[in-house]
Parts: sequence; structure tokens; C-alpha cells
Amino acid sequence: MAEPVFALIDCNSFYASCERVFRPDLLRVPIVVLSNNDGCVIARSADAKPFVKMGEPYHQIRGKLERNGVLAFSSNYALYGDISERVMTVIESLVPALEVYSIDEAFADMTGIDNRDKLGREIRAKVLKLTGIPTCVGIAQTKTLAKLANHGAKKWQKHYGGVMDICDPERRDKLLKALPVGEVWGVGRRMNEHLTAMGIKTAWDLAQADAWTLRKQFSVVIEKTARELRGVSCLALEETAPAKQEICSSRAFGHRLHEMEPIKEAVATYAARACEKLRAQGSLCKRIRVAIRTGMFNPDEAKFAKGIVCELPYPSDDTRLIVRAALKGLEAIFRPGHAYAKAEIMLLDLRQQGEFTDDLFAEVQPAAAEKVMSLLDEINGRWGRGTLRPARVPGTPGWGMKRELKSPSYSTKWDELWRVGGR
DNA sequence: TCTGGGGTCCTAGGACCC
DNA sequence: TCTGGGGTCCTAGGACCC
Repeated sequence: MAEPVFALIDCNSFYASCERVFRPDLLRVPIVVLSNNDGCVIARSADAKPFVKMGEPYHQIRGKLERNGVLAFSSNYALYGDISERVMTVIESLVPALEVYSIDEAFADMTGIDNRDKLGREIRAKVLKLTGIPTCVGIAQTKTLAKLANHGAKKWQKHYGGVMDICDPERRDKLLKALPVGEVWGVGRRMNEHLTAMGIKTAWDLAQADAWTLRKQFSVVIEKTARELRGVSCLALEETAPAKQEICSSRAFGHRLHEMEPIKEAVATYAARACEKLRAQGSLCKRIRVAIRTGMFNPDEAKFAKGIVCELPYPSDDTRLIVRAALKGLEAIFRPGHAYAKAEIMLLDLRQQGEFTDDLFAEVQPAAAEKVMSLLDEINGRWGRGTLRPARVPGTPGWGMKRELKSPSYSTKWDELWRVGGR
């Protein structure tokens, strides 16, 4: 069997490029795209990069951007999603297999293809022509190396023409030695600190490190990363995205909320959105988590954060049930006197429909709905139990207090529900 | 009177990604 | 004044059982 070869196709400054597709007059004007509520910068065109860092709060750099003629856009995710689909369709028509990894990048299978460089250039040209989006392509024996090659293709775009193939070991090692370990896919800020302290400074150093030691000291994730850097493929191409195991819907309010009523509205909206996603992938959810918190950045603002997990009476994708449970949870955690900035809903313990057949309550669902809801009230009543302990939030001593919950055991709840269900 | 310890399940939270 | 919104995976440690 031929040795696998992966290509990573990544759109350049994707959101900014999308805005330019509809505003060709901005091709030579530096632009940035802002997050929800125009909070911070989440995309920069290449010519805007010298003026602003990724993630910088907009209100802090607004003046600087204006002085330098950088235009700012509010984000338009519907547009980006639409353009992304078109980009992926074009790439898909050119390669044997494709894994869409995120809104702006995809892994392609290039195993057994002779002229990879030519194919890479063809992909770039066709995507640009048909969608207006510029891309870069990295090619290598593993996904992690392909990411790194893509990084190189972007960094030295003029030299390589946007396509970098590091299947040749000599070329690969040269690139590994040139890039700091922090640029490696899977090495974030904390891991970078740890590795640097150990003397592992470049991607090459990590590739040489002892896998077993890495596993023992950190985790299997970083071990795999090191193996992949050596050219041993540990991550396969996944053409069909597996169903999500958690679904989250959260948002900052944009301004501070002090009362429960408007927060209830937000929580209900987020819960409904999460339910839509849940049904779209044909799953049921067994538990939900609802959480609220105050702002995180203003040192003068009192901090408070609390979340709660609630087991649903039965696995469900029913918006009404889930919204009601979420609101019950909110009532349990809400404390007056705080300036709330954000709420979050998470759907947990997801499984495909049909996987719950062993669950007792699949049968009693419809008939017992109302009774079950009142039982939920009782269960919520017990959420008050437990002891208080300081929440562990790094770097912020005294950050809020979190209630340590002692939830009733599964068996207790299920037994009671069983009776409610009339059996 | 003496007052175990191993296995497993569950949760919270860290770290990472885009 | 104003600081995103999703996700994934892993681990430590508590709870619980025998």
C-alpha cells in the first residue's frame, strides 16, 4: 500500500477575503473583521496585519485603525458559510477524497498522485477563479506535517507560490528546524512554555523527543503530534464528520444584564438554537448544562460565575422540554446583584436516536411529560444542597464561589421517574 | 478494638483548535 | 462603556461499591 500523503488547503485571511469578494474596490485597502458585538478582531487581511494583533479588543485599537486607513467590518457568518461551501465544492471536484476540517480549511488525500505540486497549483487557481478566495496548500505524509507545510507556504508565499510540498525528507527537516515549536498544530501557549523550558524549541526538537516520555509527562495527544512530525501518520482522513458529542450555544450579551427576565430570554433562545443543531444531527441529549457569568476583563467589576448540570427526565430533542429545564437551571444559579455579561447552554451526553432503547423511559415519554416536568421541579429543589468552595480560576484569587453539587444518584431519580411514569 | 484498598464511574476543568 | 463562539480530548480526583 502506498504511503499516505495529505494536503492541507487553507483560505488566506478567510473572513477578510470573503468581504473583499463583494467589495473588489477594497482589494488594496487593509481590512479587519470583528467578532459578535464588534468585540474583537477575528480576521485581518495581509496588509492589515502590521496594525493589529489577532483577538485585540476593537475599542482599544479603533483610533489606530482609523489613522492607518484600516476598515473594520462586523462579521457575517451566513455569508462566510455560504462561500465556504462553494470553496469546498470546488476542491472536492479536484481530489479523490476531502475532509472539511473547519470553515476555511480542508485536508485532501493526495496518496499516489505523481505531480502533487501541479495539483496544488491547480486547486489554488480554480478556487480563486470560481470563488474569489485565495488559498495556500501544504503537502506532506501526515496531517500535522501538512499543517506545518501550509504554514510555510503562507510564510514564504512569494518564494513557493503558495504551495509547499515537504514529502522530501531533506526539505521536511529544513522546515522543521526553521519553525519554533509553538507553530506546531497541537502545541498551544501552555505546552509551548513547558516544551521550551525543557529545551524543545523548534518543531525539529519535538520530532526528536522521546515519545514515551512525552506521553508520561503530558498526554497521548502530544505524543501523537511528535510521531506525526517524524512522518508517522497517526491521524487519518475523516471524510464524514462524526456526530458532535457536545453542543454548545453561548454568547456575550453586548451589554450588562442585572435582572433574571432578560437573561431568561437569552437562555431560552440559546437553548432553542442548540436544540436545532441537536435535531439536525439526529441526536438526543440526556443532560444539559446552563451557566452564567459576569464580565472577565474589568478589574473593578465584581466577578461571579456559576453553572449547573441537570439530567433530563428522559433523553430528548424536544425544544420545549429542554428550554424549560434550562430555565429551571437558571433559576437555581441566578443570584441578584451582579452585572451579567454572558450565558451558555451545553447539551451533553448526546447519542444517536435509537441508541437509547435500553433506557427505561423511552417508553413513558409522551404520557408522562407533565408529571415528569413537575418531578423536575423537585429535582431542581435538591440542587440547593452541597457545600461552597472557592472556584479554581487561574490568576484571579477570590474569583466567585462555586456551589459543589451533590446531585441525587441516577438510580434514585430513575426509580422515582419510573413511578411517575405509571409503572 | 481494630477501621482497607482497588476498581470504576462521573464531573470539572485544563489545554488545544479555528 | 466596549473584550467571540463554537468545539474536542484528556486527566485528576471525588464518589461509590464491594
